[in-house]
Amino acid sequence: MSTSEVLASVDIVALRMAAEPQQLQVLLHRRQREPHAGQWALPGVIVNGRTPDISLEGAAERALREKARVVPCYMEQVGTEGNAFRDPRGWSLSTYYLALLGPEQHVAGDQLAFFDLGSVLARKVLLPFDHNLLVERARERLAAKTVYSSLPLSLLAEKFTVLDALGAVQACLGQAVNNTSLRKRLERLRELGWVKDTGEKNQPRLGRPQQLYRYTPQAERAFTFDRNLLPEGA
Amino acid sequence: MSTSEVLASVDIVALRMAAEPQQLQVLLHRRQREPHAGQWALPGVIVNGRTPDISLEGAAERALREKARVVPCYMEQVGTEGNAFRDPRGWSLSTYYLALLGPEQHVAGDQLAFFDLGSVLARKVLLPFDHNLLVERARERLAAKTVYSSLPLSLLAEKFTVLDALGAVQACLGQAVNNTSLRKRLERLRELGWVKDTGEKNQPRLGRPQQLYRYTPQAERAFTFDRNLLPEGA
DNA sequence: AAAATAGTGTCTATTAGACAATATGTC
DNA sequence: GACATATTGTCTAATAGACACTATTTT
Repeated sequence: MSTSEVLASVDIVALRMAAEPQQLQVLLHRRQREPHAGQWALPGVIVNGRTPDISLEGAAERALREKARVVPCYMEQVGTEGNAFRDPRGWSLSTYYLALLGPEQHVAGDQLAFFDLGSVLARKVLLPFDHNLLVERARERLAAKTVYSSLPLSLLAEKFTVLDALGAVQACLGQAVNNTSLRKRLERLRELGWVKDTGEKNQPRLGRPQQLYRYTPQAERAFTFDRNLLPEGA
Repeated sequence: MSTSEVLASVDIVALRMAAEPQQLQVLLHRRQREPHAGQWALPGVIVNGRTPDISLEGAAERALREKARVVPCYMEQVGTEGNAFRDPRGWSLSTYYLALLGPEQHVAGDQLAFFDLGSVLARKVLLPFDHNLLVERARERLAAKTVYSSLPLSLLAEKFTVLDALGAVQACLGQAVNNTSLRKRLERLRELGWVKDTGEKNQPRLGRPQQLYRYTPQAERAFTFDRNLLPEGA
């Protein structure tokens, strides 16, 4: 019987940096169908033999394209949550992805919106199914990689300042980060060609102008440093 | 129609240390049913509404228990591979787990056996479906965590020597590791209570006796060091 | 000139890694 | 005693982090 089959879906935790204050936001979509129609939830699609996807990865890209019309700078699979009770329809699986968007990504219509990530993590915004959990797991993955990689730079605009980078790292980590340490990492990335100095400057309202950098990844995955930020109590 | 539904399964990449030489082995199971009946493959189970599992995690434990009758020291989900062509029956998903076994784990019968991991990775042993790929991914996960965590110690017997630990780390990494560095890590773990000195000694055929240690994890996950082994060309 | 902000230089602490020195056993 | 192996100690290199100092702009 078809009711004893599993329901498989792909859901996307797409994050963007808000400018002021520098905090992360998660992209949510208002559900069109039951269950939980009308509620804000992670954008996602069902995968089965009838859908046009040839792979999970493809389905994840389709979910972002069709539901949100945004293009991610980075995407990775975080995991799969599956059990008998997360969906009222029965046994279901959700393979969920972390996607990072540039800050200039816009969304159109009233069916799509960015929500403050902190509010979702604090359960001030309640999502259907186990989507709050999926968001939490994606954020954990991002924070884990932030301490040893260049991943947060994927959240930045094409041209960014050191403070932009610091803000992104801190938002991903949910914790303050040493300014000197971050500058040294950027310096290191510059030597390796992962970051380039645009030569241009940004003039803040007051004070010395800021140099503008560009992130130019040299590989599919982010650069891996061999030491972590924040060993523990910093 | 049921043919347009997805087929969901859980597969386990269970690894064990072989004693002589110190290399990793992967647990394989001879398939009972079509497709690929009779071939050696990863132990796994189908998940759907008819199976007794309440969650994916539960299904993974059942797979190890029913198919292999072994109890892992550690298990984590690595990811999910899903597409239209990995299984001849149609669109299918496999959520796969990395499991670490103690070296004393035995398997009974001729339907279960440990195979040299290197041979599977080198495709000298060809597995059905995309199981060679799953093994490769699980090994990548293990190697990645080995450079910054205490995870490989889960592969050791209850009492182990420094050289046992070194062998495990090298097997997980597929690369030689500095003896001094590993000793210092063990020393650090000892200070933190993650490793205890049993007081007993092991007398090799010749030379000074070796101290025997015990691994006593203080948390669900392995201990995380804040620097990596082998920054690159060591 | 004063204030504000950006960026640089210097010093310390930690730890991976190289290597020498010492300890403890067998033959 | 010779030899083999384990363990300890010493030194170097790299880098996170703390903090002082210098540079460049606006008012």
